[in-house]
Amino acid sequence: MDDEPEIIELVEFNLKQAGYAVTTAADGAEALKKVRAQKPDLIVLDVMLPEMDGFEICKALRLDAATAKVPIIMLTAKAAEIDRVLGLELGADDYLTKPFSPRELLLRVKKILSRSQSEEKPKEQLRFGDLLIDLPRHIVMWKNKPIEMTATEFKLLTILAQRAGRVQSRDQLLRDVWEYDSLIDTRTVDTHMRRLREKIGPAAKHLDTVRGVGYRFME
Amino acid sequence: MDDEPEIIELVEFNLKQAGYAVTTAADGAEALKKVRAQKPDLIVLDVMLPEMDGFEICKALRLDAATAKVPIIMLTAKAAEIDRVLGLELGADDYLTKPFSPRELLLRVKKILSRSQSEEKPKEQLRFGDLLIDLPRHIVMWKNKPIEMTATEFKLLTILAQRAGRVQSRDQLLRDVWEYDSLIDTRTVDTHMRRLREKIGPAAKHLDTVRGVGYRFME
DNA sequence: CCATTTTGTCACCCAATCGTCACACGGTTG
DNA sequence: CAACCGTGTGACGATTGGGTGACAAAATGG
Repeated sequence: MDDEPEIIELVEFNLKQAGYAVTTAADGAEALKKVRAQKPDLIVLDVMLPEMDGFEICKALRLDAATAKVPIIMLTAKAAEIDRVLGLELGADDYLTKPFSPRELLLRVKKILSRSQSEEKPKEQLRFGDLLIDLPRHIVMWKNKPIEMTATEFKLLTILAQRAGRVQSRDQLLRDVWEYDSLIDTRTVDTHMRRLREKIGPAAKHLDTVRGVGYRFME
Repeated sequence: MDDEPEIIELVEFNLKQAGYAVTTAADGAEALKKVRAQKPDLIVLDVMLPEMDGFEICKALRLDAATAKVPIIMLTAKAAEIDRVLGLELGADDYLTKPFSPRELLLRVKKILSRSQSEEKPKEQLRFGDLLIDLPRHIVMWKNKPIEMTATEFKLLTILAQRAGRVQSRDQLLRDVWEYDSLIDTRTVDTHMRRLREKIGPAAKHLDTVRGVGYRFME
């Protein structure tokens, strides 16, 4: 969101080139509305805007619990503003002074995004309806009843469940479950899938075979 | 403590705003002195300092028993230094790369402090049915009858019981019970598990073997 | 210094688990 | 419809992982 069309376009073009989904807004009111509606991963905000300026918007975003945690990169003209921008009052996450290079913009964006992503820890439990997979306990439950299975079966199920919805080829499964560039026959995967299906009984409905491609865990 | 007045002020201002009591130091020697005198809950330490650099200070703090356990957040300019900072050699608790936003700083501070506070003092007694493990007395009881066991067995049992439910691999157990990156054969764990099981008799039902993974204490 | 306890390693054994194969089955293709 | 391909299935031999007993080194304690 920005008041100068050129800058807005510059930012939009470069971020899209880099593979990010971008939405733009022409003024503060529109920006606030769109942020609330779309919950973006990151906001690039120019200080200079018609009506409400960037500072106002920033404050408003921080006050609303729904948007308080969305990272903000401020575009500012004056180095003198930096302290205020990054300070508590505004609480932006980073800033760029104009003029800035696209490379710089991308660097900041990347850094911020990787930062907030790396803070999520991998889940310890996976739940799909009546099926519960507890990784640290190494236990699988169906309707609160434990299901016995071997270490390999457990790992196979875990890998599939962690990538629920996505098909995994036999080769991928061999790499990820068996872990070495396996000398193992891909048909071995079939056998383990069979044993897994037998053991988890009714929960086997989650385990799809995708003919000619591989296997998939469906929620 | 920091060499750039702006950064020092930025950190100080924001932490005070957030309600923390802050003391600053201009160089390494002053920092060390103040830390020893005031025993702070947390240290924010810049790598770039006059005289002694942040790495030196960090090491010095870790070596002194009085300050070894104070959490440290390092401010560093280079991502390349991160490994070293967080690694064994220095043992910082977290880091921030410049430029960072105050919001980010506060997040880290909050996280570290809540960690060390909520780190409820490890329980002095663990009870599972008829089994009682008394840490400070170094005694294990089964139905109020003491069970003799060696130091290693006691520690093994303790570690497993403190993580009841969670599977511990042999390697983990070696690290946590034997404490050094052990030159010890992982099968040694088996032998100690056997001896432990023999001694605690009926309570051995708590000690599960998870084939291909490790051992687990079940409640 | 010696006796005793504790500890780490090893070799052996058995059952659980694994990888492979041959065959069966069902859908697809020509 | 027949040949083919990919997957399910049952069986089997090979491998592995962990329990166990024995033993020697190391630590402890008098």
